Amino acid sequence: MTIHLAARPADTLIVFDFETTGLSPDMGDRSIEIGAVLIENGQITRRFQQLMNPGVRIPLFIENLTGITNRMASEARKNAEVMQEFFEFIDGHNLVAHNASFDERFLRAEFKRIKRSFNGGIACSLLASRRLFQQAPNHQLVTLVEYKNLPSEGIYHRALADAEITAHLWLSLLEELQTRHELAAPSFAFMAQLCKTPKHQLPKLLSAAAQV
DNA sequence: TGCCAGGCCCTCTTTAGGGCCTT
Repeated sequence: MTIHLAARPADTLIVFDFETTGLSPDMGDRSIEIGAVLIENGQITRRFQQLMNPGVRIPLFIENLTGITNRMASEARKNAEVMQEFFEFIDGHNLVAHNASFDERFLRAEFKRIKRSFNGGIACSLLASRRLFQQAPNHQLVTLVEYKNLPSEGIYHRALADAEITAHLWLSLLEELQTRHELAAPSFAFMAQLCKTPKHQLPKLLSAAAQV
């Protein structure tokens, strides 16, 4: 698989999270909230959060899960307008999400509707956590907050809150590589490679990187 | 109203099945 990396500093990226009406854009599900943070030099320097009005009904299960009601969505701006703003917020940066394959499907589906496309790299904090935090009870975001004592307001299933937690998780993963595996400032390209490296090949990847 | 997907990853595997994750 070819990874197309955006022309940005390796330590500068955007962590994002969608709240949606369900699990599959191919089945008609839509985004109802986008949250994102920009990480620069190990710090969150910008934040983005917007509710969206997708024009479809939000299931009761999702209302209860997220606290985002049909009334809230109906009073929000249309998806197209918000997603155009988010496209501009991304501004060519590489992206990170927890279980990124899920958020990437919604990102591409929403961008396709406004005739935009994302050509940067997307890395996954879930896949990286499974490799670097193998002793964690599981790799749900809520579990990893407790396992790694990550900063959290105790809010879950809201886009900005989950994006901020994922950002702290990502920084924790980078710290793990730097302290335990003695890698100097792992690049985004290295993290993307780590995400797709089979577990049994991890020691080889890490030892090779440590010698660079 | 109720339901839906898909990629990863392990194993009792690879001509497969099922749990984990995301909403």
